[in-house]
Amino acid sequence: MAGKNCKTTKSDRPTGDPAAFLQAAECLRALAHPVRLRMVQLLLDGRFTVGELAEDCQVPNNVASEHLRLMLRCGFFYTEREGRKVFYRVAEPHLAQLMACIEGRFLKKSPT
Amino acid sequence: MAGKNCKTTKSDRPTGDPAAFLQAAECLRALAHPVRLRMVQLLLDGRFTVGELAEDCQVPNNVASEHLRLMLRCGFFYTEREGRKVFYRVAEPHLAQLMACIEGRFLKKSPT
DNA sequence: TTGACATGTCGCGATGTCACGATATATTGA
DNA sequence: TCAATATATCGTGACATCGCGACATGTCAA
Repeated sequence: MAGKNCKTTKSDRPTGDPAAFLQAAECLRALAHPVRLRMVQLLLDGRFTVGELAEDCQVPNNVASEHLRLMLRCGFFYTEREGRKVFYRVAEPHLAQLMACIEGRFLKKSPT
Repeated sequence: MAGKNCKTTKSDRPTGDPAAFLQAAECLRALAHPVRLRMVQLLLDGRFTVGELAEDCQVPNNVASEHLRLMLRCGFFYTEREGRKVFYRVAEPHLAQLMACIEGRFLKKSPT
């Protein structure tokens, strides 16, 4: 009804575009899985095939393929076919920075 | 170029502690929701009550409370009760850096 | 062509997430 | 005490995710 007595004018708050938050949340969901995090970490270091990633993550090949497909659709990676093999590579440049944040918080290297 | 045997010692690859990846994935899942992302963004800017956050995010109070509880359990926030109200505040210092990464990629501010 | 290999896709069942309404708890003031 | 406010929790149903086996597609070599 009458004027809202909001203590804060809302314009001093940070950005609030709902669509952008939705998109950001979708990409975070694509990252929010231990196998997918590991795949991102590996791929930031080079290129790997489905089979190599599957072996490192200790999951069947089709499971690895499904995880990779999910991230492909978010634009994280692109693929290069070479013969029977398909190499995955990082396409989203911001992935490195984001992964660095995550590694800094959770995956600190042990100083042997 | 070669030098890349598929059966390398694996020690040249990045860190690979499975438990750490699991924990990181759990925290990312806690972030991977548009309402929760918005709440984090607001709380990085100050302290807010459940009702204030619920109004800004346009969700019922109990829904807001459930989202906050989820993030509380990840250690993202702590609470301060003042009378009937409960203020939420950021407890995890790495949240700011992580949110900055996400904002840099998805929530670019429009130039004023 | 056939067969082996690498990857991709489908359907299913188990589990998890989500928002909602109803209800419970906690605090303040009359 | 009772009522109002602010927050928290519970039960439920709709929907998504996950891992799996089975199968399909694509590639190469004999």
